[in-house]
Amino acid sequence: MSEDIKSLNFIEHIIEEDLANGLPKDKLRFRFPPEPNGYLHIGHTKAIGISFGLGEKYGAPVNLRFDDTNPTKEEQEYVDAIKRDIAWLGYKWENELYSSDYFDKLYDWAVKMIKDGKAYVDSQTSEAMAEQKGTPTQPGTNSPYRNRSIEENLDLFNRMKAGEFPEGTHVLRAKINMEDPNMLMRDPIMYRILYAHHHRTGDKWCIYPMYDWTHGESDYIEQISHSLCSLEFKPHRKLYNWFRDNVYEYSSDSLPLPPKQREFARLNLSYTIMSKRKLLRLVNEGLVSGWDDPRMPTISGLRRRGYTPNSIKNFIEKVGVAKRENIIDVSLLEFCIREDLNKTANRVMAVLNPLKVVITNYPENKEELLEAENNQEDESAGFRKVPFSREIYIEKEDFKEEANKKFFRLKLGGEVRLKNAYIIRANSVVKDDNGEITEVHCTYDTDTSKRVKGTLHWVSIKHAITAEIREYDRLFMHESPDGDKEKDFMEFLNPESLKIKTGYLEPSLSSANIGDRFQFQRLGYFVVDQDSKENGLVFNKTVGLRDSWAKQKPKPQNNNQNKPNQPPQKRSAISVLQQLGKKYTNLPEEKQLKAKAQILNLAKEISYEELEPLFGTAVKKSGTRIATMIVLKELLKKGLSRNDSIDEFIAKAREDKNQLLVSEASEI
RNA sequence: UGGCCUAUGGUGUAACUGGCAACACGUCUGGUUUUGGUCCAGAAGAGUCUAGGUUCGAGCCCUAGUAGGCCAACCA
Repeated sequence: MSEDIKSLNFIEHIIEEDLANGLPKDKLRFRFPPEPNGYLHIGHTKAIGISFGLGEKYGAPVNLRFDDTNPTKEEQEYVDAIKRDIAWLGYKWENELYSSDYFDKLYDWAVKMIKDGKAYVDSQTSEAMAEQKGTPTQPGTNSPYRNRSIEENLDLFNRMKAGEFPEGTHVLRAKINMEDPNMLMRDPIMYRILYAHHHRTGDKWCIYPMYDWTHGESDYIEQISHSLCSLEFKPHRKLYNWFRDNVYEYSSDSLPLPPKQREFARLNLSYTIMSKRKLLRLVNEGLVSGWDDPRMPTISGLRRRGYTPNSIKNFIEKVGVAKRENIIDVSLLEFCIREDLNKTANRVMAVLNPLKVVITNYPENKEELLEAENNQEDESAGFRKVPFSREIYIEKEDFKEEANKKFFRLKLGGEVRLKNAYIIRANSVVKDDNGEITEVHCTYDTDTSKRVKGTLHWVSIKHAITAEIREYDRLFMHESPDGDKEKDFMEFLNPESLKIKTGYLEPSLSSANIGDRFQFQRLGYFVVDQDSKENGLVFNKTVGLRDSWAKQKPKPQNNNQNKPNQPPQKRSAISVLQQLGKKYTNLPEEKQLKAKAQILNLAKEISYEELEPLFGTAVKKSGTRIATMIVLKELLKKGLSRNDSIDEFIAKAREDKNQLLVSEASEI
């Protein structure tokens, strides 16, 4: 067994600690509690991965519980979609549960709390209650109904349930503390009247419990050991515990385990949004084709885009779990899907931007079937045949009449290899009236053993099949579209997030089925979309291949974020000095001597003007100060005259705690 | 004019109190290659927000400050 000491995240540390403190392992139990009011997105995947991942790690059950306490927003469609997505990711839940299953139990507990004087019916307007609630900086004030008699509260609550009052007339509130600095503790509402049809309980209820009351007690009923949620619920923890501890008094015999809530930072992805409300707006306003539009960050969108469950799970694994706000770069997600597809997707040839090539020395009616390897990363993938003929398509970008030698594709007079086929040489071009190249005339050579720099993909025109190709770009042009408080996220929509074109594909693709994934060689990964018809394939581009050629091309452009990365050779002496100083005090003696020698050497190239700013180095950074001191000594030796700054620097160094620094300074 | 949370390379996450702060993505070099992909080798980039304190020794503990986030829905 390998003893790989994989570092734990903070939640795993908590669990390990609980286990060490006597919590039996078989009491571990987790849950994923979505509200069925929208589709799951990549952000939820983190929560799913954490709870289900913990379940797998500890062999503990994980419930799927729908927090369905607001019938005005929740629908069966969402329940179905959520189940489909979690199952697709490959997770298995122990029980499919609903908070609405607990409405009776919750009601009984609420009655008990009224009887114990811990809850009361308030009959004010929501405005009045909001006013009494205070603000984060000001305490609230008590409701005039706060001290109703238990009998009256019981009677009113009962009649609320019986449907005797219109919506908004009464609520049940917990009696806690209107002056608590945590606003959630200021007599939170437990029940409100709602005449709405519930997707599960139908019209049985007209009072519905609120989140805080329901959620924690659902955890308790299910005997969840660790209730994990995102950071914004941190302030709710105090209330979670208050409800839990009160109810525990009623039921500790049958429900011995009080759950505990812990919070982690949610996932944010650059160039997209994670709010269900905002995603719903994109759907409703028709800016995307639906929740499963391949541009959407929803699980169903990613699935349709061609992402694999594996890639998404790996992504979540790499992203980690902590408590600070974060924005993960989409490039990490793209890395994960490339990594997965590179191993599994068969290679094929497709031309998306065709340029006709005529091979003039290839007989008019000749056709050949050439052998092509399906996937060099997977030996079991086998081979297939691709047809070759006199007229083929290559990509427009793969030909230039003239180009420098960094361009190792096809140019006039130059040779290039056709993938799986021959080597061709471009001899001439045919242009239309606008000067656009319409054909390239080449000759081919059957000696394929030659070394040529470039290899192009191609497709025989006569044999090609066409397909609709949908290429996607990021949906938003802003790194954090909903991070701008001034502007609406819709303003950042990328008008070019979808491009549709016709592709010419090798004929083997005619048998492709919906959901099949391929690598179009040199282009990227593509998946057959569900919109495909009997003889009309539709492909979605999942992600492009890494393209180091594309990176070279844009010359004057951006290269913004990346700091001016100095070429390693040209580093200035002063910066090398700083680097050496940085580590100086940490080095073992031997290496320290070596570093000192280097510093002495560098001193020859450093001017006083460069050095002086380093006098201001923080006290703490003694290494840099030592290095500075050493150079200073050299400069003084060479005749630099002393001034006030120098004297001050030396004096301060002599008083330092660091003996090394003191001794260097004393030598002056 | 409150409470709670957070602060480590460009990004994300590590680091049992102690050997030159690790890993991944990204970036850059070079090599291999019938994909400018993959793969292989290597490099740059962090004094752990700041200032103090405790300690022989602090990224980790303490204090103060700074910055960011969250909290006033009969939403979850």
